[in-house]
Amino acid sequence: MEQTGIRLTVDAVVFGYAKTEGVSILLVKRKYEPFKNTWALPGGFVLEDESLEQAVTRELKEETGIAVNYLEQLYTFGEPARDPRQRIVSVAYFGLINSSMYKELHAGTDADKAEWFNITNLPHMAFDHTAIIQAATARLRAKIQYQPVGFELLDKKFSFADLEKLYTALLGRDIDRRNFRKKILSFDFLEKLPEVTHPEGQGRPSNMFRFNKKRYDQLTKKGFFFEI
Amino acid sequence: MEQTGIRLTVDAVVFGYAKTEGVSILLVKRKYEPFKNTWALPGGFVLEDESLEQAVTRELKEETGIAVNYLEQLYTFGEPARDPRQRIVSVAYFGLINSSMYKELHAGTDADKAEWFNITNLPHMAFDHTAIIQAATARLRAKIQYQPVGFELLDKKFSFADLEKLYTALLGRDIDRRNFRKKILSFDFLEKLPEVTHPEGQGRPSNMFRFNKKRYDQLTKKGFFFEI
DNA sequence: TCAAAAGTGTTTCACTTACACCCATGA
DNA sequence: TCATGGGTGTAAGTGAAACACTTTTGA
Repeated sequence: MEQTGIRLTVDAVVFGYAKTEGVSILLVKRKYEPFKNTWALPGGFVLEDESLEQAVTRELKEETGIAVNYLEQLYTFGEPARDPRQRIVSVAYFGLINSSMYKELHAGTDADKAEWFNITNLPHMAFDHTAIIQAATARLRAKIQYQPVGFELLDKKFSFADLEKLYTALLGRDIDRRNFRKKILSFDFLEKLPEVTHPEGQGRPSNMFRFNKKRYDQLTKKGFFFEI
Repeated sequence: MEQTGIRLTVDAVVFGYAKTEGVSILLVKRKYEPFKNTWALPGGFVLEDESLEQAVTRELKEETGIAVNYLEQLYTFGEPARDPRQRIVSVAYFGLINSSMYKELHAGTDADKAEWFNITNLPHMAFDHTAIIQAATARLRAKIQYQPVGFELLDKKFSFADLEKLYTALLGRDIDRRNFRKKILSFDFLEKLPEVTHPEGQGRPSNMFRFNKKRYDQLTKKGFFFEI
């Protein structure tokens, strides 16, 4: 009936997005055994006086320098053999950061330790982290269809083209531009920014929009249900 | 950086259903401090060589004598202050048992230790178990709309009236009998049992049906998506 | 024969889907 | 003026919702 050696960790699957590079996940290279020098999810042991969320946030900061702007619990992985040395149970979290922070890491100093990997091109990974990432990716794909999480991945100001590309990348299928715009606008939680357009390369400039979270929260309280 | 005293438990929110009594949750009365003699979710410490699922199953058997026929992980609760004595992180599970097993417990011998409580009439509970139950109830309500979990709560053979009552109870709103039947039958995973009807009290006997899980699994593989 | 519960179809409406051309800009 | 990408409306089809009477049994 006794329990002695189970130790508790948290791991974070943080998604980032850039137009040019698509959807990526933040990984760190392990410095210690087991799996020394193998890529792994950022994470670590939970301290005795901090909450699980605090632990994830702290570890992310320590290991990658990044602060997410969305975080939710994903799943707890606890198979006895998932760590070859000792019994470790890990509470996995699911995080999103917006496009501008994504860029910051790329310009950061820890680039040899933490790196972004496109979700279609992940390295071999430590522990059961491949399975954790699969679970997180499935969650993201599901979530984007019924919660406005996409906006967390974009910059504050974005064009419909940006949004459309993101959804195309996440859903893995094409979207009808007209229907998509019609639907999103009908929700009435996007603000069209006045006269702010955005030339880029070539072509007609696009209107910029902003996600109005307050408006969204009001709507959900009234029973509104977002769905792509 | 050290972690010493965090201990890991599992807790189970098991739902049962009976036509007469509605949706209930299985609780046990605690024998020891803290919260001695207070109602709590069945659960306990995870042993070092067992998986989390095994731990829940074992604890349920030990404390209530019951075996669930559906079990999934719900959420991990880990606020530092959730246990007044020590740091305990608990992985909560969500379980369903069918109507016949529900009756068994009522006829069992452990009735003073384990008991069913209607979800609309729960006692004061130990730890943060009220919050865990809230999360589980929300999950059940959501889940029943896009996964055929309702059948786990009913007997193997059931009538459309049973199914309809269950959904009415879970969703908390009335259902149009014709539309409901039309929709469920259109999924084509219910077997109409030959000539088996079921008089009860008064009124026209009803056809009995059975959930064909194999058929359902086939359909989901083909991309079918259940939705009420 | 009456009360109680089960079984059954059709119409309306809303939402989703499909689809092609013009507009604004930089090169 | 051309190439590039942004912006826009309508028609057809599909699925959801609303709705009331008949059937079968026990009392």
